[in-house]
Amino acid sequence: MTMPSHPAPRRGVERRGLRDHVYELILELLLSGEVEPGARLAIDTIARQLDVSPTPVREALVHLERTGLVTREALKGYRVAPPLGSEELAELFEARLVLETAAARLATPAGPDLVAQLGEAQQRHREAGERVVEALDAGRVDLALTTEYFAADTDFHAVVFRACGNRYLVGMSESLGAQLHRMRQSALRGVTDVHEAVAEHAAVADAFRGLGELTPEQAMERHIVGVRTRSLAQAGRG
Amino acid sequence: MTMPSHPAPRRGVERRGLRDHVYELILELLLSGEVEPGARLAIDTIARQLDVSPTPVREALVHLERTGLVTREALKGYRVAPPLGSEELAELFEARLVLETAAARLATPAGPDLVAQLGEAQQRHREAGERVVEALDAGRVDLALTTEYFAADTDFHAVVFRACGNRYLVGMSESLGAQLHRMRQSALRGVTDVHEAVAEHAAVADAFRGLGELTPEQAMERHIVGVRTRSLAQAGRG
DNA sequence: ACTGCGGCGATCCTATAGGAAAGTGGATCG
DNA sequence: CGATCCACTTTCCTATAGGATCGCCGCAGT
Repeated sequence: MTMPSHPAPRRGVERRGLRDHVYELILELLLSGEVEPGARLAIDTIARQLDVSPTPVREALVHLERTGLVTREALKGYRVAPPLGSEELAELFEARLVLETAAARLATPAGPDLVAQLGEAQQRHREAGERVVEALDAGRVDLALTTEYFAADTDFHAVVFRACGNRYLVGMSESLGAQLHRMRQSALRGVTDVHEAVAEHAAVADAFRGLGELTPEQAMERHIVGVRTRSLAQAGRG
Repeated sequence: MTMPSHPAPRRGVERRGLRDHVYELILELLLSGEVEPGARLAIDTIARQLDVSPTPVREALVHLERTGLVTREALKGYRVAPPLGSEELAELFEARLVLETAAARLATPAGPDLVAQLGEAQQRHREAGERVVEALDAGRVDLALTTEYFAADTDFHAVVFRACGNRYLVGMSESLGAQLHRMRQSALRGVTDVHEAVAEHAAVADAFRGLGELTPEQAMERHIVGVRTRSLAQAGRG
């Protein structure tokens, strides 16, 4: 039953840092929402599916364990993390409020680069939002468009974080970003606050340009609070 | 040269969750400062030293990689993370200021439990500080006392974080804690601000009790700013 | 009929072996 | 004498095999 004949010509992945590649694949699998929370993540199974040995899979899972996307029970294996409860949701928004306002405050005053990048990110977010609304008016919920919209939103906030010049805050933001993405999976049936979100992003961008009466921190605070309010309201209706 | 006769009676560790045990051992090794930054962390060398196979060592290193305590270069191996530069130091204090003030704000108003725990933590910190000063006056720098003092300080802040009721902020604090510990290793030659730190902790505790004119957030802000100022001044003198 | 228990399958966990890439030293040629 | 090339060593990286553990199903006993 030993078949050592195969020299394993690496057909699944092309010989470029296996562990990181496996990590990205599993991460993509998790973020795509194709696996339900609580589902088992068998090491050997994944290894066979990706045509690699269990070792890099194991390392990738260890990596993912620290992100909170998967949970590990000793001698029982890995599982997809359970969905966020109401308490975790509230804490997530609270933490995000702290980080985002701090990043906006530290990125003030904005230089020309930040203004430019913010404008581009805002425009992409607005256009993606228009396409989502357009599809929504046509009666269909396009998953690809929704994903693109969320990505544009994430990019907008990432611009602010990069501009704040603090690598630790950036890291924390990315750490929360995974949880945020997980939350969005739960309420992916449709985006209902495109108009408000786009308007609030515009307010943030304007504040960074020196327009309006609000500081960037205040504008960002209103945005995050608005997102929280609308999300909780939608969750309550669901 | 192969000695497979031994059934490997697990002499180094006693058969209880190898990977986590290895992780704690390496973490302790790193935090103890016995290894210099930039030093190589050879996988099989560590495996032989701990009398385990390379696999759990590898997993522990992956775990540590996400904490920022070790760095990995593809196909080159792991190394102890280089010491924090001045920019990283400034960003670390900035991030800590954000987190600590937010935690203090969220923990306000304080319940009886928080007041009690804070009082105990403050007392331990003060006593540890007194012992450090006492030893310092005697002309010796006791490493154990200094470590205990730092641990008491960390505990004091951990009380506030646990009381803020936000698991994500707690996680971020712990993440920064590793970097903070690393920074303290660099300036471990002596603690010079015991008096100020104890006084500021007392001010924070008093603010949580409703005494004084400052809010807990303001008191915590003054404390962190004070720590930053004194640390940078000491680094400048060094 | 219900509960305790022992075998069985699946999976995780650890160990060992072999192939590949990077660093190092010496030898050779200009 | 210096630079370059080559071979060697070390180490990482991946693959495979074996031991240990957990959950489950059937069975006996009360």
